[in-house]
Order: sequence, then structure tokens, then C-alpha cells
Amino acid sequence: MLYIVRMREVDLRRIDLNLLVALEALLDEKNVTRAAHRLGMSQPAASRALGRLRAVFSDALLVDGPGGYVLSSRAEEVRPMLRRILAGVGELLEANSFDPATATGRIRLLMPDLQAAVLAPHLLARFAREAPSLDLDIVAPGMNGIEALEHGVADAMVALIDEAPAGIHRRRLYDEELVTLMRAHHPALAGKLTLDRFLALEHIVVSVTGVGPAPVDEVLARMGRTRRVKLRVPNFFAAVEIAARSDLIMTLPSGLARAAANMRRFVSLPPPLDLGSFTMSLAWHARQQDAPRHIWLRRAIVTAAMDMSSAIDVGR
Amino acid sequence: MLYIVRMREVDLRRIDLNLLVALEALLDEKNVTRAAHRLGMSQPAASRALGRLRAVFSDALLVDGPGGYVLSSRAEEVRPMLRRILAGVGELLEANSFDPATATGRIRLLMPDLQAAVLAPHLLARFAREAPSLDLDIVAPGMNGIEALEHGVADAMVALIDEAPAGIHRRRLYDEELVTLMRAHHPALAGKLTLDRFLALEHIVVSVTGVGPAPVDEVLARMGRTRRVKLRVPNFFAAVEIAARSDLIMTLPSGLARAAANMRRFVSLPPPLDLGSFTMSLAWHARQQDAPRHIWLRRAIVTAAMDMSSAIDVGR
DNA sequence: TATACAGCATGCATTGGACGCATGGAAATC
DNA sequence: GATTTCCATGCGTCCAATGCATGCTGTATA
Repeated sequence: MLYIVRMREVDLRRIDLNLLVALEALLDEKNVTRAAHRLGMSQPAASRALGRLRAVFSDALLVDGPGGYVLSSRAEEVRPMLRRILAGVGELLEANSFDPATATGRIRLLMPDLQAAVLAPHLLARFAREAPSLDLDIVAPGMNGIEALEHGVADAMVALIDEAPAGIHRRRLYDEELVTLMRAHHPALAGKLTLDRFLALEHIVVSVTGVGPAPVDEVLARMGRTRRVKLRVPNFFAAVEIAARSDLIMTLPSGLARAAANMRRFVSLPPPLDLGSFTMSLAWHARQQDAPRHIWLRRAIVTAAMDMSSAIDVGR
Repeated sequence: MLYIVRMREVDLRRIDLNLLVALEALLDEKNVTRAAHRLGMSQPAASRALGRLRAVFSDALLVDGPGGYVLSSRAEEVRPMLRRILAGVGELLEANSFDPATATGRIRLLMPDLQAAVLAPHLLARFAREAPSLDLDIVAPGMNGIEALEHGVADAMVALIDEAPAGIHRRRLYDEELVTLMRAHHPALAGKLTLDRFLALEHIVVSVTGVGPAPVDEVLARMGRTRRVKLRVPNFFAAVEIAARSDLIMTLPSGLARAAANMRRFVSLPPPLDLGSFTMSLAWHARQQDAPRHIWLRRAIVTAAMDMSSAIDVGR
């Protein structure tokens, strides 16, 4: 039968490991008074520490010799090991730092299509500027975004998150609405855009990954209605060029729609059905809360979202 | 640009190194109450130790997850380093001599299933005779036996070792072949045991841990062939009893097979496929080369292997 | 839904052991 | 012999870690 108690642990619980720091000073200095000074304690305290070390090691460690103390054989034997151990402890306790400028590796970020289309350029720009050797992998979250965070498959997720489950942290990034976009002289602008007229028109859907239904179609499905998706393209700019030269219309996040509207070739209208408004948030696992690499990532994403908003606002 | 300032001596005087022992228990157990018990202290004391460790590391170390605490990224990073450090401290403090008769603690030895089945009884007998208070934990090596040695997770390993990497010492123990065993009046003995007839028969596999494929199946897989493993049992003697009363056959290390053949209820045959021959070696980390405890262990294992060979030879 | 249980964190009182001051003995130097 | 340096020890103080007690939170079960 297995017993969990291990010899090493039993011993170490009874040993004052802080004595090892004193031991190093004593063996280096070969003089209790100087070692005390180096340790920032009084000479009697250092003397007693030596006494305790002598008990622990069952060895004198420092013995009288010409000109004062010299190291015992055991002390000579122990000294290099002691150095290595304390060096190891130093590394263990070393400030946990992260330098984006030199960091390598890959960040895996979950984000829906349309949000990626508008936020990714800003995030990539920030990566290029601050973390040139850090790679970014943006993936549609699918059904299991939270699980991906929990299993460490993904580093963070940008999504509509109503409630973060236990162990998942969340921060609001920006609010989002859907708007309908059509070319400036579209025939449908001659009258009010009713739902029936909206559904009679032909639509472009922008889908970077081609995965999952567009939010509009989800709402329409709940109403028992459908629209004609004439075209589905992975590239926002392709969609813009096609819509500018046709009667196809697009329903997009307001941020993205505003970027297109700035081109003066488009008119932006509220959709003729309540698609609601939603908050895009950043989610990550609690495990990574204090990791410097992750702190930098979160700041980069938050800043990219702000860059995105201000870039659009300035252009208006 | 970040600079890592390493003022180890200044830092370590202010750090309670005794916390490192608590840290190991907490990270192993992922449960404050159990860690407390293991450390021989109350749960509140362990909780406060965790609090102090969180301050020292500026990291939560243990975070809420499904089913309780999980390790933070920082904790995962720190854990192997911590193990090495505490192992080093253990060695530092170890008595310059080792008396097996009074020694306590646990030896962790990596060894594959079938080798364990035949060597372990001899080793345990030696432990009972010479080191009655020293416990032995035999574990299947898995993929990372060498790493386990390097990280101090295991004390030694018995395995097929082609080349020992830097820092790992090796010593030959014994040579091993696989043979096929079947009951004395098995119908298959009426003719020559061809590979096809071998594969048509039903097989017992002895697997102490139930981990990993049997060597026969690995060779067969490379040939694009499979056999019918009718039964997989963890206990060699159960296998013997079943095989003695059925048409199931076993392919085992020759040492083990010979022990069963001595029972006169079995016939031992060469397998109808070249399973090769291999040398079992003992491997250990250079760090432990001169440690008296480890010297004794190595001698015990080598002697147990010789006991194993001579016990089988005498019985023939 | 209510109850029971497990686990973690914190308030409070206690105390053991490390600390510094003071001192004296031993050894070395002048 | 006097002086200085170093080490070890007596004594009193104090503080940080400890355990008991407790309450909150989350999970499982009836």
C-alpha cells in the first residue's frame, strides 16, 4: 500500500531552511562577526545560528585554524551544493518579468468573425510595434470558448459574455450595435426601409471563417422569417466593393459599418428589426490573472479596442 | 527594456525559506486542508502560509477551478524548480553516512511492468531484510523516465536504455528475451507454432499498471499484424492460474516465463516472430552518484537482479 | 428547496524561539 | 602586562507563527 509521507518532507519540515542563508555567509566569511554584519544581525545571533547549523549538520563546519576559523571537510563538501541551492532559490523567487520586445511564441485568441475584422488590424499593428516576434492566432470561438480557456487551449477570448463562470475573469471592451449599410444611391432609399422591403432585398454576409450563422439570421429565425443571402464573403473590403457597385446590402457591427460609411459611398440605416445591442468583453482564465505575459496581452487587446474606437471617431 | 536585478543575498535574508516546504505540499495536494495534514499543521496555518507565499510570489499560485484549486501558470512554472531545490536541500542535509537498518522514507523506482513483476519480489525481500523502514514505490516510467530522473521525481530507473544522456549514469543489470508460454497439454503443441497459429490463439497480457502497450503488440503493429488479447491482468500469478486452465497463452520476459515453467504446468517456446533481445539497465542522475543512500539503493537493485537470476537458475 | 458537508480564510489569544544587549573567556598582538 | 579581536553564553524582550473558533461559499444530496 502506498504511503504519501516521504522522508524528505518529514526532514525539511523540522529544519529551519533560513539557516542556509546564514551558512553561506559564515562559510564565505569564515568569521562570525563579519558574517553577522553581512546578514544584518548581531554577532551573538550569528554565533547562535552557527550553533544551530552545527547541530543540524552534526559537524563543526568552522574550526579553529591559523588566523581564525577554517572550513571543516564537511563544510568544504557542502559549500558548492549550498551555492547551487541558494542560486536556485534566487531564480525561483526572481521577479516574474515579461519583455514583449524579445518575447517569442504564439498567442491564441478567440474572437467572432466580424469583431475580428475590425479589431484585428489594430491588434496586429500593436503586436508589430511592441512584440514583433510574438505570433497571433485568431480563431472563431465556436461553442466551446469557455472550455478552451479552462483547458488552456486559448489564451483569451473576445465575445459577448453574459456571465463569466467560476474561474473565468471578464472585462468589458466596447458596445456594439448592428446597422444596415447600402450604397449611396440605392433604390431602396426612395422610401422607408420596412422589414418586408429589407427581406426582399439581397444581402451580403461578411464571414472571415465561414463558420456559424450571422446574428441577423439568428434573430430572423426566431421570428420565423428569412432573408436572401446572395453572397457570403470572407473579406470586408471585397464586400464593400461589391455593395458599392450593386443593390446588395449589408448588416454589420456599427464600428465596421461606420468605417465603410466614411468612404461616402454608403448610407447607414438602423435595421428594420430589433437586433438589440451588445457588449463585447474580454475573457480569460483566472490562472493567468497575474502572469506578466498575459497582463501585457490583456492590455494590448484593451488598447487595440480603444484604438479601434478612436480611429473610427476621428474619421467621422 | 527590462533588467533582471538579482540581489540574491539581500532578498533571501528577508524571505522565509521554510515556506518552500509548504509550497510543495500545497502544489502537490491542490487542497489547503490536505496540505496542512501533510505538513503536520492546522488548516488555518496552512492557509496563512499560502497567503504569505502569494505575497512572496505576487501570484495566486492556486486558483479556483472545477473540483477545487488548480495551479496558476506561475505555479506550474515554478513547481519543477521547487522540486529540484528541495531535493538538493535534502541531499545537503543527508547524513554523510547511510544506515539502511534505521533509514526511513520512500524510494521511487521507475520500472516497466513485466520487469517489475519478476524483479520486485527480490528487491522487496532485500528491503525487508536490510531496510525495513524504507518504503519502495515502483512506477511505470512512461515516456519521460529520463526527465523524471533529471527532475528528481524518481530515484532510479530500470529500463532498456540505449544511450544515457549527459548527467545520467547507467549500469547493465541483465539481458532479457521474450518467450511464449502455454499450458503443458495445449492443443497448439501438436504442431509447430507459426506466426499465423500464434495470432489465431487468444493471449493473456500481464500488466501491473495497465499502462502502455505490450512489447509484442508494438512489434506486431510494425508488421501490420495484431493478436487477440483476450485478457489483461495486473497479477502474474492470476495469469498463471488462468493460463494453466485454459488455452490462453502468454508471451513474457524469459525470467518470468522460466519461473512459471518451473511449475511444470507450462511449456516455454520461442515466439514465432523476432522480438529481439534486450539489456535491462539501471539509470540514475549524476547528482546522486556519491549520496550514500543512493549507493546503497544501487547496490540493492544490482543484488536483487543477481538474486533473481540465481533463484531461477537454481530452480531449473 | 433545504440541509449537510467540505474547504478556505480570518479574528483572537497564546507562546516558543530568535533576537540584541551585556558580558566574560580565549587567543593574538604589541 | 595591556589591549584588541573574536566567539560563546546569560538574560530579558518581543513578535510572528500557531491553533482554536468561527463564518462564508460552493457543492452534493434528499
